[in-house]
Amino acid sequence: MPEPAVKLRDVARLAGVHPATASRALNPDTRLLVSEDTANRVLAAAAELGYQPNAVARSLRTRRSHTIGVLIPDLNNPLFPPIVRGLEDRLEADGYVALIGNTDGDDARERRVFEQMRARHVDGYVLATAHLRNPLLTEAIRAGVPVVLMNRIAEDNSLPSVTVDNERGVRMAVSHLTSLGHRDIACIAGPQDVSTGLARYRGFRAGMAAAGLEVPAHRLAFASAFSIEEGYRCLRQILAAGRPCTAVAAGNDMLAVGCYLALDEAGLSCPDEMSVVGFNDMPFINMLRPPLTTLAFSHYQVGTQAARLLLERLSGGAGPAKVLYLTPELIVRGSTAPPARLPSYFELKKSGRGGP
Amino acid sequence: MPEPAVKLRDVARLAGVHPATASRALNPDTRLLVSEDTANRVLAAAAELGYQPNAVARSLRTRRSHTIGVLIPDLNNPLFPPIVRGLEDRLEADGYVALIGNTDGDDARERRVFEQMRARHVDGYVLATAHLRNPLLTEAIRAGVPVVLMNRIAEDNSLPSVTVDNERGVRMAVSHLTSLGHRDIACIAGPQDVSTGLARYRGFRAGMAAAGLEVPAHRLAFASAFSIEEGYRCLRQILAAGRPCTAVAAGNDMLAVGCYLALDEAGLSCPDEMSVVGFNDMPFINMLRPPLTTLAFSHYQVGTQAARLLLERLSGGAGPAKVLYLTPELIVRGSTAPPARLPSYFELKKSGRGGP
DNA sequence: TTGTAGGCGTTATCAC
DNA sequence: GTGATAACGCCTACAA
Repeated sequence: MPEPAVKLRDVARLAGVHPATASRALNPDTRLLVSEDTANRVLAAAAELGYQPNAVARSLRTRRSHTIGVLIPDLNNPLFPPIVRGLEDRLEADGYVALIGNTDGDDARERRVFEQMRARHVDGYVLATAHLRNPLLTEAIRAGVPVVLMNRIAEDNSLPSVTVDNERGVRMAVSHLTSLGHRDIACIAGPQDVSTGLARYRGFRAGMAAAGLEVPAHRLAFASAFSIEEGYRCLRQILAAGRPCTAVAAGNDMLAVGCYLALDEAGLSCPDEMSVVGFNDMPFINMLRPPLTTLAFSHYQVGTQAARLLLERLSGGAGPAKVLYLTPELIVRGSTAPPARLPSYFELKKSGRGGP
Repeated sequence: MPEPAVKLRDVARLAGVHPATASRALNPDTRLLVSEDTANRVLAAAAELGYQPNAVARSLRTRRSHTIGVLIPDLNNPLFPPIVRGLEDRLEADGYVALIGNTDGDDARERRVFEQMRARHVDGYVLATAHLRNPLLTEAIRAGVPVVLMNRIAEDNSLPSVTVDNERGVRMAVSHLTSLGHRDIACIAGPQDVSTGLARYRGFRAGMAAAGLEVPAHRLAFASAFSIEEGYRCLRQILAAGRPCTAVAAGNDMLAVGCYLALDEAGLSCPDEMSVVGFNDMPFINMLRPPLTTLAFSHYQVGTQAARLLLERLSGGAGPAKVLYLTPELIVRGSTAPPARLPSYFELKKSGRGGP
């Protein structure tokens, strides 16, 4: 036998006032419209009855759902849980809740989830999935719903966004490798239609150029997704070219993990025969053998800052879109070392003595 | 300039019918009340205008929010993302969305999140946090809101639940270890106030008893949480007792990872000097060195089944609570091996020749 | 088969 | 400062 919920009416009756007055007393913004005495009576009555405002009715009236739609590629990517936690924790502080939608990188699914959220009248969106050109963006904006980008930026910086300084991060990675003595450095770049993939690739080229090093095509591979499988495929491809390299900069940690698999398969040891550097400092990546050298930043903070930017918009903040860049930090672990003096895998292979 | 949303009224006008008729035509359950011809006209009009029913208004009227509250300890625990994905995917198929709340094992926070969800009129709860005795349970039930337990069971099996067969799993683990030749097996048990921790500990005792082995107190430690830190602390404690053991069964993979750290610190190699077995087969646990032997089950399926159980209740299904046990599968990887013939760490230590 | 009317619980806009 | 009233968008007896 479910207990009947207590409503505003009941509180008002107990306090001996009209529901409208009770509403005013209960709402922080309008409390000053009501005499302190009445306000206290109402508050007391509400407390006594354990009154909880009906958020649904309130939403219908105020046209604000206090709900945010969050689109991410896949919660299973360890990068996202901490980001989502940051987002939720910050939103909660302002009475908002997040609706999480996974798109699996599938446009159709993304659209479905987006519509689903629109039907639920979310007050804003946080998108971690945006391709550089994404119809959803223009659509949301046309509907007057605030949008913040996370881990992504818009081509023209027209949207509030939070991201790590990807370009700078990869330059740091390259500089780390060159200072160890590496000159033949391969690159596994992420998808070039998302800003992260693009910026990191640009950082790689810039870092190499600054060191006066070439980037021959056979040391370059483009992953079609930030996945372990693609990392594996790409490094295999580079190894198959049969030209020597002593280090590889991966577009993110998942790709780097794929590199580990390819190296295992090829019988190459990391870091002795091949250094690997990733990006993101994903949870648990420090537990691998060898622990991965990578670029760290506060994932949690990406979430909290994105929430902050959105809340700013929701409370009427206008003005040009802010684009926040977090500073990456190079975490040197066991996957990078000076290049071996020994004849490299590739030379052994040429002389027919080794390799798979 | 936000576009005005299109409402039922607009669809009705375009189709030349009354809003009530349009409502009936649009709602699958009532479509048969309307002539096929009108229904088609309405559907066409809705499509043309891109009509999306206002979920908020609908909720207020029908008193169903099509929203489910999901309480988990922490999304950062890699066990949960796949479970949550399963849950969300299954719920989505029936038009429900999940509100995820992290409790961080904190009762006050759990209550806050729970109330927050109640205010939003969630239609049901899925709890992965429930302690054996939890006031929230009785409260939700009294309010007439369906509850399903996930990865947990109620003391008296009074609530629908989905869980892996924990006891059986640990018995399998122990049997694996004994068949390798281990006899001196330590146990790091999880918290005993959650069903998971309790059932696995029971499984351990049952497995040992079946093998005719003793469980001396110095080979037993109770973790206060399923965390890496606690796993580390507990194995240190067991090692400090200075009595030989050749294998350890950890209450879950996080605890097992903590064991890895303690072993590293003690200069003990796994599996040569100490076998370790976990529970859960968490994502990425197979990438550790050595890859962890553990008990696997489909996390995703825990989510989908919990969703199924809840949806059953929501659509009026009554009857006794179903308790679903998934079958665990032992995944033998590199962290377990026969006990070394060599003098063990402990003996070396006693004779003063080794150890940290 | 379709139209009418009322209400879900709250808040905004009037009066007083 | 407080009360009355209407409306948010939809659904559903009930009437026709």
